[in-house]
Amino acid sequence: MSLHQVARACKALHHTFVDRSSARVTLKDIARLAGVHPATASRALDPARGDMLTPETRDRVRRVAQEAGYQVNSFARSLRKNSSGMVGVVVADVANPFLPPILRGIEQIIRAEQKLLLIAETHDDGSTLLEIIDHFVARRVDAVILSAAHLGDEHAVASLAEKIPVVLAVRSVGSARFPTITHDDVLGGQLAAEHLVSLGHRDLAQLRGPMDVSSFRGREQGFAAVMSTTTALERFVDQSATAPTVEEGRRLAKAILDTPGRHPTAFFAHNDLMAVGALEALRDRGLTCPRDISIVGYNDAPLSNHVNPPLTTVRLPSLELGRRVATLALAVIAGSPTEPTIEKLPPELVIRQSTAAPSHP
Amino acid sequence: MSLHQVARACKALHHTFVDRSSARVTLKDIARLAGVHPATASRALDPARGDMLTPETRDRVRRVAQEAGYQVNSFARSLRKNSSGMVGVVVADVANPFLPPILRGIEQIIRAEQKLLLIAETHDDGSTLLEIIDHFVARRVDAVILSAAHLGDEHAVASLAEKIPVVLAVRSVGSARFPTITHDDVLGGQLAAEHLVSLGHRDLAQLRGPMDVSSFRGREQGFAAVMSTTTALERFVDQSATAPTVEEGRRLAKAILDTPGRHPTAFFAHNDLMAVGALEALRDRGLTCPRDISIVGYNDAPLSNHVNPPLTTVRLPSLELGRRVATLALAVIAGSPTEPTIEKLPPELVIRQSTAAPSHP
DNA sequence: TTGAAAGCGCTACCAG
DNA sequence: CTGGTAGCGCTTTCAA
Repeated sequence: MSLHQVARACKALHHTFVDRSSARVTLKDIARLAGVHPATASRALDPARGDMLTPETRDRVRRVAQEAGYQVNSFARSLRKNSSGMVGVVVADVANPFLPPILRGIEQIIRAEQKLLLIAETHDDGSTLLEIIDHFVARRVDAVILSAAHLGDEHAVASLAEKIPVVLAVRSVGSARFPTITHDDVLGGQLAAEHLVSLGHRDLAQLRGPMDVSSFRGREQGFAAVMSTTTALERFVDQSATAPTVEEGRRLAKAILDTPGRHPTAFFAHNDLMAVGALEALRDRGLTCPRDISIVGYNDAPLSNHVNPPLTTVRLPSLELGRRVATLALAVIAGSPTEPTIEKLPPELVIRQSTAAPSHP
Repeated sequence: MSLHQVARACKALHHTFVDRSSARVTLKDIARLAGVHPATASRALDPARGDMLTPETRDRVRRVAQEAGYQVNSFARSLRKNSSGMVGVVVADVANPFLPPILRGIEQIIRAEQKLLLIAETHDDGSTLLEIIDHFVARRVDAVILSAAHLGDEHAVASLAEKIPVVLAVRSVGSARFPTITHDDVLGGQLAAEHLVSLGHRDLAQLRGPMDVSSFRGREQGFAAVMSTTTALERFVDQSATAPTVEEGRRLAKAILDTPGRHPTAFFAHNDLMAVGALEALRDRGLTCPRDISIVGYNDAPLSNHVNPPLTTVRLPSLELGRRVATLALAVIAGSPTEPTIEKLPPELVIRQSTAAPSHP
């Protein structure tokens, strides 16, 4: 096979090769085609200022632009207006099943405003967060929705907030210095505790998520608050999960079950994945849920009603949270007076089959 | 309370109010501070061209920039370079549990290149796809990774590909006109069928996902291909799911179970959520899995090993797919010869407890 | 109502 | 190796 033939074969293979170097249609082109000045064309194409023109001119320009397939060059526009039309969202972990409804809520609102979403993931790593913030600042996003804050991040957030409007979602930084919308995790923890106590449990333990995250901290406190007002006893557990995963839930539960003496009759896992891990730990020891130990999860994750047994859990209004936080972000962008307050959305207890009265009271 | 007092109260409330209007440091500022021409400063700050300068000048500029907290204005840079440094990802549905590993894989590669990810969701709606494409084109993303294609979208993709490099992920458009990386769904369907047949099943049915999506179509064909080479019989089912959800799986399974006569002894659900729906349908009729009916799922979704019974399923190398597809996108951006081929990643059968030999052979 | 001109901040090119 | 110059495509004064 000659070189020539090879070349031909290659070319045939690449029959979809396209030349993308063709210059695109610019505003000037449209102006020329419509016989007006670029400035006029610009006005005609801006819905907000289209009525400064003769309807006639305006429509002509628009028609021409339409036919020519004109699209603004967003770089030029952004450079001029110094605003990108993008909203940055920072999450800890896309794989966390409680995120999608939040993202969807945010997206619904943001897209309705013709803005675009820039999503980045920190993996709960502080230096990654800093990097992402840098990127967002460099790209001049109109606002940042931050749902990956840790309790120590106040300083980083403050320095970001100097440059870009910031709204905190899901997790607060502790103080109420920034506009924040979270779930009411203290209430969530209370709900879980009250449910278990009213079932008759007197010896309970928490499987705690990372304690440097406000949402887990809130759950812990709500739960503990109820404990302290009843005759029930919360087991002292000195560990908490490094990440809210199945593995960590299993590890924590195992540690408790390995402790000599009677084990608690109920667990409050700080999320459903950890609850599932606890379920595994029980099974490993031949224990049954809820007969031997009751378990309450958190989040009402997608398949939590299909695990064995279906999980009693705390359901969060995440879609609503996403919508509100996006709306708030838009308000902040628009420069409306932003009171730096924390708004808390109430969760709801969903009782299924992983909780029951203790069998050895 | 006087107006004045109100104003003061308000001000106190807004103590975190910040003035973000302060002009930012520009390249010109840095140049002046370092006593060089802006063009020189530009070179000094570009790692690729930094060695055109005296190390001395370069370092001085860099130090000044560092101290002044200089950040390039990405609009200006993009306008000049006509490239945004962003990669757009189009997905059907962020909530789909098989997506996170793919997104993570993509992100790993893309972030290593200092590019940013723009993520948008179609909800499997054609006009939304068009809108998103428009946005991406307007924003001049460097490339688009499209994992939400339908079998009819060839035209839309082609017109996008004229303007921006496109890489197809997960779902092909049918033909191999574009560089594409998918899972090998035909093989996946085969694996499921062979497993069931070797267990002794002779009367099987598929719970099909949307048939205008290549990945479901592939599963169907792989499964059917095995059926036709054995004595096993595939039930004719004229419906397929409108979306691969628990509800649709339940509906489809119910329709089959409602058909008079003996029911099949095994289902192949086109994904795990549908398999869980089928599980519900069985339970509704007092049937047990796998005793009465075996079920194979698809995807190995997060909690599928924790449902009751744990699901036999097909596991996909999604992280790897994400990484490859991102690498491919980068190659296409770099203008490397892109053979428009389909690459298929092999899945793996995971046998758990939702499948067993039929009890009434 | 429309046109002219300026400039957003950066980089590519050409001279020196 | 460095400086000057021009211009990316758009919007926004200001004048007419």
